[in-house]
Amino acid sequence: MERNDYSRAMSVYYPIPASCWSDLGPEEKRERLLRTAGEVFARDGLDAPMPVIAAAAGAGVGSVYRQFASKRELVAALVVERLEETEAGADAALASAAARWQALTELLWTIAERQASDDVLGEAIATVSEHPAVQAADASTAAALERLLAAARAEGSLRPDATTVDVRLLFAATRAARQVQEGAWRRMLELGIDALRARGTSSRPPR
Amino acid sequence: MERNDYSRAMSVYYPIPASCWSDLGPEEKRERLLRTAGEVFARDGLDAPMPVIAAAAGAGVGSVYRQFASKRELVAALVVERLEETEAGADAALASAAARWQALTELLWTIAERQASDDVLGEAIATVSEHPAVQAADASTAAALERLLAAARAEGSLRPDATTVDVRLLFAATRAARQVQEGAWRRMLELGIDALRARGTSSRPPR
DNA sequence: ACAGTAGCGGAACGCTCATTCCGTTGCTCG
DNA sequence: CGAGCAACGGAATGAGCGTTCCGCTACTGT
Repeated sequence: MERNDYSRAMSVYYPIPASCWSDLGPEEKRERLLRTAGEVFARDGLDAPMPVIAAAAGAGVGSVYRQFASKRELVAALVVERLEETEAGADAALASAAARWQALTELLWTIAERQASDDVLGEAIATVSEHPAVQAADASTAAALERLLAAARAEGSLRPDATTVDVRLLFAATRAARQVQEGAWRRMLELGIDALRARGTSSRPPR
Repeated sequence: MERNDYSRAMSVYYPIPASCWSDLGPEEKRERLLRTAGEVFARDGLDAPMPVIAAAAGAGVGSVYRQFASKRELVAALVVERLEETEAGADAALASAAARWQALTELLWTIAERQASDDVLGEAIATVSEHPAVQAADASTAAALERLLAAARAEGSLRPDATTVDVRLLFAATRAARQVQEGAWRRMLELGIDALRARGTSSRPPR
């Protein structure tokens, strides 16, 4: 009966922004948009319509498009932000006093935990992987991870043939685990970390 | 300049069905549709428009809807088919003369290989997981897998706490691996099988 | 106080589907 | 041979969504 406005999607409760959109500075607008978009995407998936995101941020679509040229740009910005957080985490882990292996596993748990509650990277990263800014952030993040891995390898705690690709695989896997069962990402991560730990044997494809 | 027909999507080459659609029996129609849909989905993703699937099968949309009430039903039928193949594979593995562990790993490699080249289950299963027929097939498949796992456990080659959920996780993981890197599913599977092998230690979440 | 303007929000546009509908085709039976 | 019917295929319909556009608001500077 309801006509095609976004009332259904909007009917779910979103904390209404306290301050009026137009009272914000340019940087604040961008940040609010990014944060809100992250929440909406996490809740409704990447398909969430722009008008819903705009409304959740207390703005009109026009205002959103004044900050981001397209939905794709918005998603890319979000992805870059998350990648940078990951990179910062990797740097911090490397700088920490703890054993490399422990710093590494703690980082993995932290990131996976965050992914589990607020996953944008999941579908998003595939959508915008061509985007220059994303590729740059991605490369930079990989480099930071590699430094951490190298340290753990040197320590002898990491499986010698482990690479940053394995870490990405692990994140992809924990993400995918959500489709199998709520909370299964924990088990997945346990198994994955287990597999990354230094040890003698390695399975090979049969034949 | 081309107007909005499906010419772009259809321009990619699809082997044109040799026999005329109307010459087929009802069962053949269904099978052809299922097979074609699988190919198209594998190539273009689950978003492939119904008219494209219809054309690839050498039929009109109307004829497709005469076999499957909706796209959802078509996808569900496809998923059920794949699940049944998996189940058959598990049964065969259990019946084989080989050691349980080897039969299990070979099954895993076989299924993952197939997934890699022709993945429908990936996004599809999430879309139709509510579908009764899918749930039934899914439960049945899980049971068959569990029988195989039990045998491997009894043999002592499987990590004692491994369950069918772990196997699903592994499939979800190899599927997700594709997003990380072409061919990375092999590495993922190696790591996963490694993690499932019987052994003493197990990692725990820190703190 | 007032013309000028930067920024706002959301209606309207154009496009892509899933799904429906119906004129057409070709076979069957009387 | 012709009416009746089952199945066909693809045009037409309806809905959702990204993006654009424009009338309106609320300041700014003179």
